[in-house]
Amino acid sequence: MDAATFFRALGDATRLRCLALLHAEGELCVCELTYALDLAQPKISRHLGQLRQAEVVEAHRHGAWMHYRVNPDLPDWARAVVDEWARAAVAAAPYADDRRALHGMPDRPENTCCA
Amino acid sequence: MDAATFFRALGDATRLRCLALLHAEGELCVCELTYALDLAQPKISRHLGQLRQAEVVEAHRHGAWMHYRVNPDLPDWARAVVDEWARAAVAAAPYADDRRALHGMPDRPENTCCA
DNA sequence: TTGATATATACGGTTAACCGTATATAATGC
DNA sequence: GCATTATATACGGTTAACCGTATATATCAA
Repeated sequence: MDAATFFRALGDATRLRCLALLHAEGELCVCELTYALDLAQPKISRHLGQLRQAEVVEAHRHGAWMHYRVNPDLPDWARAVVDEWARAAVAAAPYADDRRALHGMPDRPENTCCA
Repeated sequence: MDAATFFRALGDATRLRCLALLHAEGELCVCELTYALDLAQPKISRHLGQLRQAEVVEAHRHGAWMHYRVNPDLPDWARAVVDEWARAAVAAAPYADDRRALHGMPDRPENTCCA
């Protein structure tokens, strides 16, 4: 785990919004993140790809959906970094609003297919 | 304190080496960092400037020397991030070697003028 | 197979980040 | 004043990061 790569992956507002949502919700698919953040799907997908390449998150396919979650195998220090930041960010904008938007999403995949 | 800006500032190997040294030593001037990291002075100076602009470190002048240190007014979460990372990095390359190089530096400014 | 949905990638363009080298600024000491 | 040391910045160039739009891939359902 290269620290510079790890921190660089966290150095973007969109990626932090994704990460905050994944940290709070456990596991989400791309369409949920796209809906909650109200951003173009390719943008979300690209940023998730970067987080994944830096091994900040991991993904697995679940039918048509790709499920992302915070990498459970992060080294302790990196997990601590994410936790510390997330704890401070959880109540702040735009993260709280993103969670609110997610919870207001109609026909969430989890509700109609799986999990 | 914008988290993306903060993390982006940490997303570079040279800046992490500077930060690790400052974290371990408390306060250093540019020439000490330049010597310890064995890099060109303008490169160090530029990276310190970026860390400073992101408010990860702060600086004050001490005669001809600029002394840098980790910003003591970092928000708690950011301080925790730096501490957690530094604790894991302290024994690893290249940080341990940088400290060793610093301690082997002849005529360190602190020894000849101040502090 | 066809159509619909979910996701990833390719394309083209703009901006920002890095580098080395050279030079400017600032303080010190004579 | 001038010379020396310490630090910052300017210049020019290369690479990497971001964006929006369009399209490709993958899965499911019929």
